[in-house]
Amino acid sequence: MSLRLYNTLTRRVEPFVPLEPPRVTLYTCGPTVYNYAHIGNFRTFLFEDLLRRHLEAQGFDVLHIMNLTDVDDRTIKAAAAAGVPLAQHTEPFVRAFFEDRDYLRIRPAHVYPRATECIAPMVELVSRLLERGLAYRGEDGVYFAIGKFPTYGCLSRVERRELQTGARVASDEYAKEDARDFALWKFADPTDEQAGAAWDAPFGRGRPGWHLECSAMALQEIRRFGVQTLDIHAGAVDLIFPHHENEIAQSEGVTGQPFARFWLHGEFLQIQGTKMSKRTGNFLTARDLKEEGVDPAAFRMLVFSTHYRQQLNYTDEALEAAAEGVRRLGEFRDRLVEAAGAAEAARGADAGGDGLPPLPILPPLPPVEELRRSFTAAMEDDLNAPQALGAVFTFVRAMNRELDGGSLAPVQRGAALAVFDRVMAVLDVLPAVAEMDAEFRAWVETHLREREAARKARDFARADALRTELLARGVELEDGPGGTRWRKRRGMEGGGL
RNA sequence: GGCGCCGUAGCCAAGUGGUAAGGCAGAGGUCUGCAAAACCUCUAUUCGGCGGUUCGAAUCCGCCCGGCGCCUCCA
Repeated sequence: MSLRLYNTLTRRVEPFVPLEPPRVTLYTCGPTVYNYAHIGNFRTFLFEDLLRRHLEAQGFDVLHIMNLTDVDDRTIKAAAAAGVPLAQHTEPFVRAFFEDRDYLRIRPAHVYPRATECIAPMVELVSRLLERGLAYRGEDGVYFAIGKFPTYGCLSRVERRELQTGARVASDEYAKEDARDFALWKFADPTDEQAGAAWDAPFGRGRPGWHLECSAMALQEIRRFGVQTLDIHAGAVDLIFPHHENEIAQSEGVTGQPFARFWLHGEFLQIQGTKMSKRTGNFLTARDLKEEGVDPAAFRMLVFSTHYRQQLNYTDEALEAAAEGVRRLGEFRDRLVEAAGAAEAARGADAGGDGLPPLPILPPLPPVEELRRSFTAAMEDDLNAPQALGAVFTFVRAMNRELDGGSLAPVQRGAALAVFDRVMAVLDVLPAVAEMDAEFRAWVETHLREREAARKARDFARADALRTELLARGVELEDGPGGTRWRKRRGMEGGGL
């Protein structure tokens, strides 16, 4: 069994084999930095994060490229309206994007090419297309002539596209030879100049069209390997047409090679059953979640609970359910660590490390072997994360049962922890550690000692009062045979007494 | 009008020809001073509806009902 992925190009699930194993070149369409990215954007980025992590867990050597669109109609308009240079407007949103990415535990791409820093390769691409007769100069820009590119439409399968009757045939398209042609380069207008969004080019001063940057940057980044074909190009479904279709035309028009071998598209996230819309206020940003104290692991869990090719309806109830699952996993791991000996297994240790499981003195536990097998099988089946999660929870219940029985040998517990951590390295859905200062910690310890004394004296009223007081500050207790364990609930302030 | 997706328990959600994973919520129980956590048991004779194909269908086909997306710069 090996990885199989749904390829939009063929509309089939196919075995994934990179061009030159173990290297995988992965290009994912990044954000347009005109505003804060919303949770729909992040659903897509999370799906890509899962893909990346799974590939790496399988031993692939991934080069992950994600572009930043820092020049387009919206960024220019906003910069011009604010009377500031383009870069000054976009920079805060770039920083915000990286912060949100880190908050959601999305692994950074290896490179983040920015459109404004890749003008030269874009100009080069347009020149080549003009030379080949695939592009032409119009009145307001350079256009790609799709009529000259016979395979146009192969990705979206809308060959000989019929324009919707009476719609979208805007009056400003007079400059095109064919209404379906798309802009490669837009000649500079006063607004562009004002925002500093204009560059000289042999075919006329202007700025790149949206689709151009992805082709130029992707080809530029993989040139180091001497190839002109990406292994995987991913994005959300709305990009299939026209964005990715146009990228194919631009790139293959120049290279004559397939632009990408696998095209992966994630479905939309919806809120309250409908598409997010800024107009109706029906949208959320990652920062909104952060401000509400949402554990990033809960959001990841929510996202991975639905297959990436299914629409996901975001609701508060679903997020709470996901948060409960996350809590359960964290609880389980804490138990396992305690049982396995806390020293070498502190939270956050590199879960992908090797050397485990150690000497098989005892036969491997069936649940451990089962998780190893079923998790991988689920993920290899077109990243079936919901099914993989099912395998994880089945493992958790079985292992909790073993832990309750108390008859596990240390080596078995270590093996269980190793496998569990390996799985978590892919999903990364363990609860965030609640932040608290030393003062708070001391306050908790004092109360715990006091409660312990009260319990010894069988003054349960006093003990329960202390427990209530602790709970009010988000501290939950668990009395066990080995003493009282406590845990800080996330999202409740844990300092400044 | 064209292309496409979806409808599985109170909620979320896998499963796409062989007799319904998993999570959340709920009920009862074990453990506990009481809790909490964990575990055990229970909770869809049934997969939007109606037909058809088949030894066998949630899974394939047809029709209908309901929801959603894309169709030029929106992840």
